[in-house]
Amino acid sequence: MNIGEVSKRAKLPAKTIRYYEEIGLILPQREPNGYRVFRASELHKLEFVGRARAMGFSIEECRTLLALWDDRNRASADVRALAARHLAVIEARMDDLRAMHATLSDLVTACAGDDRPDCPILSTLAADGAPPDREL
Amino acid sequence: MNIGEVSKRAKLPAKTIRYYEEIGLILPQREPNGYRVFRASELHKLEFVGRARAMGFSIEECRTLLALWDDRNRASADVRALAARHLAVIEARMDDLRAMHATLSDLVTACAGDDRPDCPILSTLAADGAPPDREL
DNA sequence: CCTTGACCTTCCAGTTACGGGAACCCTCAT
DNA sequence: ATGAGGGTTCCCGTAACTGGAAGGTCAAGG
Repeated sequence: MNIGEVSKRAKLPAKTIRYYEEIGLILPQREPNGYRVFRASELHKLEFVGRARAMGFSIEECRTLLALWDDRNRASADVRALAARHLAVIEARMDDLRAMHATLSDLVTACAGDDRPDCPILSTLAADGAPPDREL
Repeated sequence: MNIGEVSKRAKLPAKTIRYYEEIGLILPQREPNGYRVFRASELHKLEFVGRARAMGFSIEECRTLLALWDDRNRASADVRALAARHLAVIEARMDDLRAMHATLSDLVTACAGDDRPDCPILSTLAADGAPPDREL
């Protein structure tokens, strides 16, 4: 299988696959003409990584997950711990976004959005006046 | 005011302030010895940018917001539109995170997390078996 | 036989918003 | 003179790619 075919099947851009090779996530062989040649196991790894990335795992976490996947003697506790840590990161990000969203949506609501210059969004950013009806 | 003082007051690292100068967000003057000199207006801009960044606006959005702030003839509609676009981005990110969280928290719950190798997290990533009690 | 098109290759640069660290200058106090 | 605590520039590194240039490979068609 050449890179185009793998790209289609794993739904990853060829560029990304080359990058994954560069950082040692996968190690495809080469044909005499220099083309990469992928076996089923490499395709599976790429699909695995694609799913892990879609769940927000970093590349390094993906590397660890691949290693755990390969390891028939792994303890599921190790996988679970990694996933739980990642879950905590996701929750922290969501908290940050929630705070931004709360502030911003209030401001957007409070802003007339007409052709006049008065704007509670700018006032709040400038901190030269209190937000209309809500503490930051 | 030198950079250290501004850094303390605006609660931004000196490095960040130098970077903001480099990209033209602020244009402090210089003393004969080469030190940057900040006036109150520059401090205000930095505080403004600090708050905007905390709300998740990109640097380029901050640049636009600063320009709108400076423009006494702005229409609040322009500010509002920018904020609303950003709000949409925040919501999209939250949706992504929510999806990841839903999948992952189910998997973490389903994983025994003991010393045995069986792990629904890895199985799901490998897609070699259906997740235990939930569709992806 | 030559060309065209669709593949593939490598390499280089750019992205975002800084942080680390080296090497060096300025100023003041001891 | 020296040391502490400012400041300066410059360059590299981060994460995870993406875009683009320049060029090799291969099968089919005229």
